[in-house]
Amino acid sequence: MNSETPFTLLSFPQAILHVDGDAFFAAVEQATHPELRGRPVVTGGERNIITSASYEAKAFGVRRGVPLFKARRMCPGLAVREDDFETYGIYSQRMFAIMRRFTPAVEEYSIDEGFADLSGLRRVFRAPYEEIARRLQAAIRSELGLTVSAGLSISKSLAKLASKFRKPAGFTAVRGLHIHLFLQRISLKQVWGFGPNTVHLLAKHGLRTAWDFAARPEEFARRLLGKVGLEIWRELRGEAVYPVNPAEKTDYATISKSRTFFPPSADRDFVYAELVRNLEAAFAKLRRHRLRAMNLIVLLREQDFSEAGLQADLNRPAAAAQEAIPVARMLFENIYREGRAYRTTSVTLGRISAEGNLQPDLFEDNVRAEKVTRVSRTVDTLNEKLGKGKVSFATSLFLRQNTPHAAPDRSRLGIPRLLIGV
DNA sequence: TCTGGGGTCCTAGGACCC
DNA sequence: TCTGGGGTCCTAGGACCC
Repeated sequence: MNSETPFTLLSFPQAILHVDGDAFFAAVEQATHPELRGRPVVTGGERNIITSASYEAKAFGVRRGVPLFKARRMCPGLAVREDDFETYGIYSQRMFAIMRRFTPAVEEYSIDEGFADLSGLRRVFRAPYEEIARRLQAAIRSELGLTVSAGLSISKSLAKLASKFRKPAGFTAVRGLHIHLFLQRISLKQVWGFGPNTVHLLAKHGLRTAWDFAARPEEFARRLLGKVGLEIWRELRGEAVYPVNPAEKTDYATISKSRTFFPPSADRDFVYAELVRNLEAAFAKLRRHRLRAMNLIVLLREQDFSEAGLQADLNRPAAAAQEAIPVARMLFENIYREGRAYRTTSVTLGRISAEGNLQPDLFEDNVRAEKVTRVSRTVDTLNEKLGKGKVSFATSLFLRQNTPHAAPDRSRLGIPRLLIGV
């Protein structure tokens, strides 16, 4: 490949489809509540943050990031729904099931986005790739009652840009020969993997569009942006560097829990209690997935957003917060600075492995660890029955008895949050 | 997006070894 | 004890994504 005639003459040497839910959370609310159809709807509202806005609401300028009270002013008659991640997850699974009827090569990229590798299916469906993609898109609309936008091209990066090109309910196909025409209309900040820092750096070199970047020599991409930059450069030029990965995601490299409280606090006991609360929540999630962790990172963020963290290994793979408490305490004491006001604590569990069997009870410590884990499981069961966070350590119980700050409502512990860019 | 929560991957540099 | 060169492993931190 050189930059004069860079592209394959085949229209689709491989065919990768990207499917992207339109205002997914709000659309699910409209699909499950007929009275909301055609009306402006937002989801979220916790801490005044909007997580998703329907296209009817977007018409009024309401979108993610707009404070709720402002949104209500901008858009009279706005319907506000609390996030219902369970239902969104069910619709997500239905969407992927429909995609899998066309090919097993489906990657669940996030709750509302996925890739499908359609390569080689023209003969099976006796139809061009564009037609197969449109059928898939239509099946989702008619069976789920919500729309997705779709992009078809020859690499994942191009397919993702294509699906965003026309929204909602749009379809865009980018053939190899048309890549340069397409990328000339795409700004750098839209490119998957280019964040503000990279865009800024490239702008200093006079680059503005995705094509400006893709048309530079390979060496330019590699020198300036390293491995990832080179991969993106290739993807944009139509080389499928990233494969569609249908492996289902069950494993975690890390599990973390963090929470921001308001107002910021310089109360040592309060901040520590917040930390323990996160520790409990992180281990509960770990147990839910039948995993153990051997590494712990503690991070504190101050009022001015500066942060400090430390990490340490545990003696053995642990599934119970009790086993990690002494280490957490030690890390906390090394980070915490008297007189500083903190706004967030965060716990990350790492070096995660499957639960499996520990070495049979050769060591007294293992016996104790197993007992502690059993106790935690009992607590999990109780919390399932009584509601999240009803049973917890005395340390974090402090949060409920002695609340120096007006705790926000969702301090009712461990309410899962998930935000999706729209 | 004046800043919420949960993730992944890459890289530079230090420690340690031969 | 100093000097060279090269390899591996680990860690902290940056950047990005939804």
